[in-house]
Amino acid sequence: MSSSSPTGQIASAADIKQENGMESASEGQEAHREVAGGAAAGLSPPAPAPFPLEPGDAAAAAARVSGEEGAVAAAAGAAADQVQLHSELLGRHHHAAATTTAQTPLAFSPDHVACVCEALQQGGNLDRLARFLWSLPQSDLLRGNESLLKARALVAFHQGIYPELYSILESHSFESANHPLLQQLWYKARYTEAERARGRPLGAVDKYRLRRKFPLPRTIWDGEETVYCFKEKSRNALKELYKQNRYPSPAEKRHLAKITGLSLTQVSNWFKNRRQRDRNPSETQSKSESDGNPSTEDESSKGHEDLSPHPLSGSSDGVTNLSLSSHMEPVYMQQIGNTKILSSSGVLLNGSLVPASTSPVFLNGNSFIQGPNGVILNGLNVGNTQTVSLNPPKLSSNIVSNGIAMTDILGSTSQDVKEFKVLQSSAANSAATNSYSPSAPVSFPGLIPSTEVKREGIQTVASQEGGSVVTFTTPVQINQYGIVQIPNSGANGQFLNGSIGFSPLPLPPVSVAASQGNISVNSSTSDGGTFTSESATVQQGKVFLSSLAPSAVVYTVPNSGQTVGSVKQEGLERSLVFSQLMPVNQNAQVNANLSSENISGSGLHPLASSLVNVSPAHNFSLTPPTLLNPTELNPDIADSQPMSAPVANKSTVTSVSNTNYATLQNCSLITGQDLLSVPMTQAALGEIVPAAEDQVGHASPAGHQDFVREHRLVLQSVANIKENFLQNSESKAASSLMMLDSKSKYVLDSMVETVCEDLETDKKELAKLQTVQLDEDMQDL
DNA sequence: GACAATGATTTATG
DNA sequence: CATAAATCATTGTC
Repeated sequence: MSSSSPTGQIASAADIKQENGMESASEGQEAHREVAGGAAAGLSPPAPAPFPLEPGDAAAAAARVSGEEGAVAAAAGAAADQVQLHSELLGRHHHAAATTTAQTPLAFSPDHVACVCEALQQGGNLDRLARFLWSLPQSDLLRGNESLLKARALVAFHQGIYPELYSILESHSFESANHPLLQQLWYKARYTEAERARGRPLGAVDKYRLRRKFPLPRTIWDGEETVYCFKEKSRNALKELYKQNRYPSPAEKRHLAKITGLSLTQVSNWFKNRRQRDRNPSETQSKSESDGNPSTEDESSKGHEDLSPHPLSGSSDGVTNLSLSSHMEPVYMQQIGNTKILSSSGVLLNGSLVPASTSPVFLNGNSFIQGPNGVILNGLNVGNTQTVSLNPPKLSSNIVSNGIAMTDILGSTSQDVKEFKVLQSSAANSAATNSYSPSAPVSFPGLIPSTEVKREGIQTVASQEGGSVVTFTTPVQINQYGIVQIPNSGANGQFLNGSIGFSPLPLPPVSVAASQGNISVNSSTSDGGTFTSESATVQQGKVFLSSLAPSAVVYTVPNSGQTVGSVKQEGLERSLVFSQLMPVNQNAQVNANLSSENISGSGLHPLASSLVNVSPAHNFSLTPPTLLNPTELNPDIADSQPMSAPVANKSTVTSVSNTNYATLQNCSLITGQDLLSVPMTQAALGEIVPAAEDQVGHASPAGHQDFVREHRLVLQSVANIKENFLQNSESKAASSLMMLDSKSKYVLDSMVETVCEDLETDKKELAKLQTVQLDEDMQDL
């Protein structure tokens, strides 16, 4: 499986101009198609012309940036007004201007220059942009200015000075937000050069070969490998679900789209094609399928009677037994809502297929967080009473949970559902030994395949104050669909106080350490279980925790012992399933031991880090785990917005476990208008913020990046944290995730607000820019 | 350039 | 509107 730079999904040249506009071809398929049509649009390198600097340009542009009426008027006025404008601007931004003017005659601060560049780019006025750039002094201050570099690249492309374009693109590592545009420039320049040299238009194959010949420099490419335009991990995610269900429900498709970063259409097309090609092995596709995809090959050659269209969407409490393959381990599938429980040969970790033998921890399609002494699963802190040690190559045993996911226990060799006992645990007995262990692995052992969760020393599973405990002695696996697999778990389990407990069993006769762990699953109170028929069920000896994804969420009112409600989220995807959509940065993993104060002070500065793990350096006395009612988290949502109500904005998940961690997931999806400042007045779990799925789900490189998005992504760079959970190169996980200790909850709150403010500012600025640009355009006309 | 693999599209059907 | 089937277009390999 070779890799390549994202040669696909490159917007056409015609879109380059549009790139600066407002609309975006968000649909991956459109972008994909544009590859074909891209050349047709052609690039007409504009006639480069020496432009005498118009005195008013800079001022006008700056005025546009400033967006103030007076400034606009001044800019529109005569050159004499420039003096006033300059002084006005300088006075307004004296801090920046002061440093600037001290060294150079630069009239504007680098920020201003950047804004002017952006404004001119947005307006598509490359001639004017060229003049503006030409007028700028050779200032060191502007040397590393990305907006300026981008503008220079655009102008170089515009003027057909391709060597300079290449030089610019290769000399500076651009933000991912700028990648799509710059990638187009790169390719289009190559096309144009080749066309000129060849003297005839290029065909699609010619362009493709040029793309391969001139791969994108890493400065404008995140390095994420794609094959046939899809990232491998996305394809793995598709395959994984396909193995389970060839006919995913719309909700599942949306979920998958989010996970993979593909559009819903792409997901549907993929399943469509996959089914078709499975049906018609004669088309030579089955061969490759068998050859190249061992994880799914079996299905292709086996009968699919059992997989005939039987959409599971919306089905409730449906139990389906699937026998996908005579060779395969029988698959037992249970679906409640849209959550399926089954035993499969592999699990999916953040979109990456992981062999079952490694038993990775998978959190409902999303990131998995593991702290030094516990596991956070979709906002739930798990396993505070256990010590987690990392032994990568060994037999794995992973703690799995889905925040509110449903759990099923399966035998590894049969569909037999193991017997469990539902017991009532006494709150008094639930004296958890929650010693926070700072010395525990901080490098997210659970995020690594083949990790081992070892129980060390702690024999008694105790939850604090009614906290639920899941004890298991055998590997537990879970995938993104809320599947919990406990192979070889052939023994009794206990249902403790609304939670699940599996009594310790003789460890498998494996030399590996016992995979026994405790999962403090829920924060039920002493009242007992908090499961409802929808959120959790105990059926036929099977224990189901609450269903999580993608349709239902259960909130538990602390100390009430009752489930507040299961919330259907059909159509909204406001589940606790969140996926990383757009890898923004490298796969670096940063573990920072910071105090809350540090976090607060720095405002989560580790922009380049993929993951920020803030672990407290002290012990915590755990308070009872608590799941917050949406009302408690955000009365507005709970009161005025039924969870099922369509809300068009972005999803932000803030999960705060009461115990030690607060997790803020998908920070990249935070926007100014939609950002929810979560009052962390108490430990909370799984806050859900309305999501605008369509806007966040498309990370296609060809996705149109308009100015708005650009700004947004700049902000995302602060919060969009990508996590590489898997250490092997093949399984890369991308996730936006943060971990904070409980003390950071307020920090988190303030941080969110800060981001919100920034975004608000950004939006205002953008609005100004757009407004002024409009005026400018009108004036030009 | 041939050919296979794969994603996307079109058309027909229920 | 979802699906199947046929088909097209691009991507990837040789």
